[in-house]
Amino acid sequence: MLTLYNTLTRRKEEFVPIEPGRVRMYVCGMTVYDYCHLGHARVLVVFDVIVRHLASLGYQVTYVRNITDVDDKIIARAAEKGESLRELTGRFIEAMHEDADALAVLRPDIEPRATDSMDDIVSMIGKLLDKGYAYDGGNGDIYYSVSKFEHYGQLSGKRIEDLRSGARVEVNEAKQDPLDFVLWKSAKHGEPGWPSPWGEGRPGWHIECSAMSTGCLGAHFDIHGGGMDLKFPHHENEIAQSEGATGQHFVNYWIHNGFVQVDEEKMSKSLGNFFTVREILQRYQAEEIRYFILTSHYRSPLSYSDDNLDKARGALQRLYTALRDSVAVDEAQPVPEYETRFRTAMNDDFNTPEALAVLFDLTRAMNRSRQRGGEDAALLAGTLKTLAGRLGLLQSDPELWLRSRHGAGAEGPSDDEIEALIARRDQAREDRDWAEADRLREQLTGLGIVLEDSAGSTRWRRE
RNA sequence: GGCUGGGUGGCAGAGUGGCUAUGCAGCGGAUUGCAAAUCCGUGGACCUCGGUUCGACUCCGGGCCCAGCCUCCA
Repeated sequence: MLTLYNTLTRRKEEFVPIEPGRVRMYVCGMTVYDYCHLGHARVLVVFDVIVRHLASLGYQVTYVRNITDVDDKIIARAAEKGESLRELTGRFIEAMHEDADALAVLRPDIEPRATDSMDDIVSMIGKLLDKGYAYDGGNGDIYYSVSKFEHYGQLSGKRIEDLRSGARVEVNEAKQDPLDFVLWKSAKHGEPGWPSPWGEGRPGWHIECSAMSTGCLGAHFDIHGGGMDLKFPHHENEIAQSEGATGQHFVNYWIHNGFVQVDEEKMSKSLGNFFTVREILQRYQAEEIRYFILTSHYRSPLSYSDDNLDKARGALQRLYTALRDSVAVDEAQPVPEYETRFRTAMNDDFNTPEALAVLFDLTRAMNRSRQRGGEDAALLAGTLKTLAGRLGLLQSDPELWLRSRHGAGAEGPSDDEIEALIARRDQAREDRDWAEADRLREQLTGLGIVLEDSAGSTRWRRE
């Protein structure tokens, strides 16, 4: 039985899909005006793992992750670069796909773009106007009237009175209430615009997601996810819009992932303390990043540091080393004991650290078995590969992985140069010239190569 | 000020009302020409003050501290 933490109720609940055997899930994706940073990577990986786990439980999952390809920042960036909106967003969508692919993130089933969803957006705003939830600000802008929606604040636990006294809201005389938010912004001169009954303009950020999710999954669906920072106001506003427009209950389960932190602070653009995925890929392998993300529970903070990435590397080395030394039975049915423990961990609100612990217990059992010449080492290796696969890990060839360079920007000797030095050392060892053999090994160590002598052969990997 | 979530061993990070997390690092041993890898063994923790309880790191309350949201943000 799958239980998950529902932000809406603030407790773990049993997951019951609306339609038996099917899951409809929507996640707020990126606003594409720059490269993905580690915070974006976390969302991609976390929900990818959730989708994989749901699929492993036998659910037929429809996963929608949107792309916001029009907003003020995008418009400003495009103007700055002298590019069209479509050119700029096209470039960064491609970059995002490259990063996601590198991180072994499976493509969502549907990836709607805001600019391709204008009909849905305009029609939803129209419904909100008809039903009295929205009003024309008199300047061509359409606003949502927060006080008209009686459940406003249910997701974030905020009350309208508290928000008013909080008073960090911009002053805008077109709004009837400072808490009201924009649904449609009229295009100022030179700004890109789309036609609507209220004139040329563009949608507000919140309405995009309401329209795209409802358009792809219907008025009522199972899971809606995104980063913690979207809980308020973005997701709160989505509920107000969608429920206002359709009159139906919007989403059953809300899932929010925690932040990536740097030095105890949220990694963010405004603080300037962010690292892009491609930047980190210069020094680390994508799988090391993915593993690092999964070492922490998705709702906990994840502290970024080279030290922690190094630890991820060490852990993966242990796993891949074990896999390398056993012949994995690829099509093996997982050993029930480990499969059950793994599934139980994942069923408990997607507890990936616990699931990883199962993988390490399994690895120890496998190494032990192999050392004793046990028959079940191959079966355990197959189990490891299968279970790790559900986390999107350990799918590379172990030998190649262990020998690969650490990141695209890494330097060092070529495989051929390494092999040549090892051949010389093997000769010295055969001649029992230990001094020469050790000298060559030290030379290789200096080049970042670790040797592993075994009966009759020498294996190597990059440290 | 209001609203979330959290404070666990050297580091990272799960979890449980009484019983080994796990990984990295440390220590002892096996193995090895020496290493590496691996295995065996081992030290080390639960912010603070009260309460509930036979028993609390785990439940409840106060305090202190940290992060986040209340403005664009994954």
